[in-house]
Amino acid sequence: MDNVLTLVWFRKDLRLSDNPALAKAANRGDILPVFILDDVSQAMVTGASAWWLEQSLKSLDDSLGGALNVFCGDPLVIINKLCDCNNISHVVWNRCYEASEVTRDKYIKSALREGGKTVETFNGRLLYEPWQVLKKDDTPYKVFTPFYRRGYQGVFDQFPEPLPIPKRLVCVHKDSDSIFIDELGLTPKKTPWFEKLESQWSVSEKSAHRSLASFIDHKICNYETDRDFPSQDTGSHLGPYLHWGQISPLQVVSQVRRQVPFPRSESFLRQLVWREFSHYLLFYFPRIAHRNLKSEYDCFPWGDNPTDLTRWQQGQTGIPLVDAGMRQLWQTGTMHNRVRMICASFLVKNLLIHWKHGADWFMDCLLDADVANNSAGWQWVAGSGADAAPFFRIFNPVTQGEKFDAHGEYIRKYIPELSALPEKYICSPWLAPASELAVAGVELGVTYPKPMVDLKSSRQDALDALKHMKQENARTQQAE
DNA sequence: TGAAATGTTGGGGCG
DNA sequence: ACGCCCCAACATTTC
Repeated sequence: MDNVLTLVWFRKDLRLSDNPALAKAANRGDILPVFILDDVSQAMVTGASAWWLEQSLKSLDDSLGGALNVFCGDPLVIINKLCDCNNISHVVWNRCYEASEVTRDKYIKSALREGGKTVETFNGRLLYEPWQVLKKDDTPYKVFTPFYRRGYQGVFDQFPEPLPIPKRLVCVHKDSDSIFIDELGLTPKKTPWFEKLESQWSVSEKSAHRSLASFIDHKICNYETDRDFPSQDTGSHLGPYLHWGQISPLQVVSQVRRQVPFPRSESFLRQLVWREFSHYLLFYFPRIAHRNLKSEYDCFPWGDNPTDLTRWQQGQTGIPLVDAGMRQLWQTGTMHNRVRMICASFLVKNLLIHWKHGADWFMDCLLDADVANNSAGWQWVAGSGADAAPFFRIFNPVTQGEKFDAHGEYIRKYIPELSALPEKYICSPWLAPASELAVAGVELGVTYPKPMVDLKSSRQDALDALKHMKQENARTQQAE
């Protein structure tokens, strides 16, 4: 067999197994593995996510025997130079789907081809690519359920088997211009925050598979019923691994269907399809990252009160369940899914702050920060998305706490200053008699804030704002 | 993948 | 036994 050197451009597919681009290259001969931090990717890695990326790169570099070439700059210039210096005519990568990535990749692909290179790109990130799932009239789905039925429900056993790690994987010597991963400046300072993350997460392809295995062994069977209770650790923790591609969705599906009889696995796999749907929406409607998908929400009177925003970010709203969620986010780089909805609802509806501010904060703090999932999630809560929750569904964080954190375990864990309160008042300390507060060592406004808004009246304000928005829209429509 | 307001029903206490 | 009221438990409607 000929041995032809191929350049593999790694992006959000930082793994060796089930990596179609890598498999193709390895099949042709030796490989030159490359990671490039460019303007497009840099704009998308902030905060916690940058820390994860740095760990991912180190782990990938290890798996490649230290051969990963790392650069910072313009990918076209760098790839061209690498091709020239190493006499490479073949470049491969796995596709990304965010608008700026698509634009960049299209440009680079055509430029490389004009320069006489062969470029091949693959799907290593989604079960189906966006253009593979369309309605009968060839337009994209905007509603989850029909999307789910069309391509996924009941046919999880029809996806192909994921690719193994290439049997022969030989990297050429490292390019002399390659910099060290640390030099990318992803985590400029060794802060206590990063150290905290380090103690909680192991970032590698192996760890991703360990997480999946443990989830399948212990949690997936009761996922549907348990997943709503934030005090229990019922999640798969696969979010950040999926984002950076330490594991592929195809590998998840394959492993799940091998070990879990179908009806039991449905509710989890459905979540994986929400991830697909988010990527799909972002591909067809790139504006969801920044603007309301439903334009009638453009005149919703959302504000950006910086003081309120800060209190929300810091978990000092005085509403225990919201504060617990926001503190979990800050301390762990993740937040329980139901609590995400509750915290988001509180910001957008009770505080009337634009979802974009919440989305930005989540992008900064979440280890699984992902533009597709994040913007789809926020627009879902805000009511402005494609298949969104109606705006008038306003979560009551007290009721939600009583339903899903009945003993207050989750709240106590993240708000130690309330931990001695009896469960009757843990979700609403402002209703506790002074004597109970005193016994628990709580002084409202001192040891823990008073609620920054009244839940009942702020809810009414939100509904009034919605009414206002509808009137505005009716008026402009009439004017047209 | 809500919550509150409003409507309906039915059991039990009571005169 | 009967009507009446109260109210909890659901059900329906509305935002």
